[in-house]
Amino acid sequence: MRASDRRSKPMGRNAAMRLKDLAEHLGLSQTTVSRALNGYPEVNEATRRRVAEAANLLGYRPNASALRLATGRAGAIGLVLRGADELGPHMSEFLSGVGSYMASQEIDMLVSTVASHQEELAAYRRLAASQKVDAVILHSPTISDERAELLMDLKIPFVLHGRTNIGHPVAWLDIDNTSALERATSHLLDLGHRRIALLNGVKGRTFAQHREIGYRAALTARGLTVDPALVGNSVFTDEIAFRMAQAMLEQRPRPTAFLAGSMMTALGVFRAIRQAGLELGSDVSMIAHDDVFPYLNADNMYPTMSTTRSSIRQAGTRIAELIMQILAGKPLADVHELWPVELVLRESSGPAPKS
Amino acid sequence: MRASDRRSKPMGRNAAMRLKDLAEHLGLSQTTVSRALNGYPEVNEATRRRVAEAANLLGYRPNASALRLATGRAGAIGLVLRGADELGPHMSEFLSGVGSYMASQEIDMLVSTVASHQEELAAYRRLAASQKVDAVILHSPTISDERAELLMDLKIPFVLHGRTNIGHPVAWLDIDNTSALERATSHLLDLGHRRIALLNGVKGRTFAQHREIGYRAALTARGLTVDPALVGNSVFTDEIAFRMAQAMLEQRPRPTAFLAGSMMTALGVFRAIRQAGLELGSDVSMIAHDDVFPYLNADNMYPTMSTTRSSIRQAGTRIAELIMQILAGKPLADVHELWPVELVLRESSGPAPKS
DNA sequence: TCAAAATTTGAAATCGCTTTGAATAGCTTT
DNA sequence: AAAGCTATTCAAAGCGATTTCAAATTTTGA
Repeated sequence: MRASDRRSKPMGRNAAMRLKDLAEHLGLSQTTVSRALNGYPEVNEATRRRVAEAANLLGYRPNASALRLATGRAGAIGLVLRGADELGPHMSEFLSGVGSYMASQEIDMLVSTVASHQEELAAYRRLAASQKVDAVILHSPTISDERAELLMDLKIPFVLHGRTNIGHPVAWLDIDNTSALERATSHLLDLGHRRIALLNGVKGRTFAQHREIGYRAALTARGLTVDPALVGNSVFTDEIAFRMAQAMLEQRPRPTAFLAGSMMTALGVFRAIRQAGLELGSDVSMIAHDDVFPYLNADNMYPTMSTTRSSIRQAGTRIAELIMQILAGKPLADVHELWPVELVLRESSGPAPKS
Repeated sequence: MRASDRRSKPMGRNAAMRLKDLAEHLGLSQTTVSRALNGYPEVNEATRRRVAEAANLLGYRPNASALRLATGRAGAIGLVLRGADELGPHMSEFLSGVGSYMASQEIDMLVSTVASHQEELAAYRRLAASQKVDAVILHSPTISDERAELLMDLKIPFVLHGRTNIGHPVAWLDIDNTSALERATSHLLDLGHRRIALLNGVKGRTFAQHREIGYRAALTARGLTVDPALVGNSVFTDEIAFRMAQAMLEQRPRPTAFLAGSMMTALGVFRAIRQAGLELGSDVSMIAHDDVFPYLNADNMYPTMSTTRSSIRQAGTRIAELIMQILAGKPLADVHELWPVELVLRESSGPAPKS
């Protein structure tokens, strides 16, 4: 054992192979080995093959911290999730979409959870100061999102899942919530419904605003006005949806159709309808927004559920791609994607009952 | 601007403050500043205060990569999730449990997603070779889990969420699935049910085996035998559960009770029961396992759902604590926790119908 | 054939932190 | 007053990679 083989931290359990070890093993300098592995042109092809082979055989991989320190790139993107409303079932789908692309790029996902808005801001400051990530993904923005402003200040690149209105250009990907709700509402109007309830997301979120705009647009296009008693804003849980739907169904004349903000919401509304002794699809109609969960299929509900559908997993994958483009230097102003939303009609939306 | 202030990477967007900058600002050496911030005893109290104040004011945080390189600790734990069956709604709950503790310890969660078993093994090898994490959490193990063996070989500490049987001591936290199913089954038997169906998890997973053991134990204790046609194994989605339950309900005599492996499974079974024109709670009973989701409450279903309940989020938090204990040197053999499972009886489980 | 150019390699500096070993200053103690 | 402690501080050597700059070797061209 040569002196250079000795480690300064002898207790270290993981004696992973270092560049130095590999270089000595090959009788080459670290410089050459590093270059060979990183595809620099100035290294002999034969040498490169020899190095690649040895590295592969010995299972060498550069120490992530050293690499990051040397290159200044963190090789990771951050996701800060507010426990309360963001860590629902959508999130695991979204994560898996992001992850599937990031894995192919050898980029890590650094996930932190926070309990409040203040904690979330603090989390971003920490990420920035300790330089743990190259970029972050921001979710369910508010109309003028403070987090987005902060990230601009901190100079952390980010892609927004949704839209916001701040003074700078921002990269974003969003689904066309306005058009989705306008079409869904119009369809219900075509079926003769006149009292249509909207179970929307939390007030202040851009997507909720966009949905309401679409809803209003469809109604006013027919000369109808919005009844505030038929519009609810909240997080998407079955329980809250149940309560809101229950209260709305007690009104006279009662609503004959519901627009549910998520599949969880739909389950709650469904329960309220049944509990009121009504039948979904005939007495009351419903169109729900579906983020497409593999374990909860609108097509397999009973009755089958009409939906406005958009795969949140695909959005995740695409956002991951966009992040990489931004890190590669693409101007923020060029990164805007508005995805159309499918309207899938099934049994839960039928003609309005004769009153 | 002094020479030492110049950066070698002038394009770097994030000009975060370095230890050196802070030291110069204070007129101290890096050594002293580092010690002051890390709570070493050999630094004057007045100096420490001065340093702490300046660091706080200027928002200094050590560069994560440099710190990790210098200390050899990654400051992160890994979670490798197989997209297919692991990234369901339980996972976001579990994550949020782990995250809430890890945040308090300033430890990051490194999440990767993989598509197959082989990819998962490769992911662990990568994590080990590049030393990105100090430990990992392993999920839904099989009876003799290859991943656990690999992690032992790679010398990556880990805590198992579940149990497995390999040649080494392993740290684990699990819920008492056997006892949970034994009690649930016994309760149904007490209510007069004799044909009780079990919708279990994928064959090969330890938890599924444990559940089956509990189920069998309860039946044999009454001198009953297990009808294989009433036992199904699969991932927990509403659709598969629907199909299995539907098939089972076509048998004569039909099952009068179901044990559902998850809330998603319960939704599928529920649909099958209703579609068969039967009533949950009178014609057919059901007890489902509930991981406790904030957005899907058994107490708010209609009828309310009897469950075997155990908070997967709490399990996550506790596993995070256990990981820290292991990293602090606690012997693996001392880290075993078997959590009891609550049996919560509600409306979905009633007396067996007179045949 | 020999200088110039191109190719290929390596030594050493660097990234930003922790930590070892040495140095300084201020008090005790004899 | 000299010697011995303590309490503080600092310079410099790592950690394991990349990258600059220089050196060695081979190839080319006149």
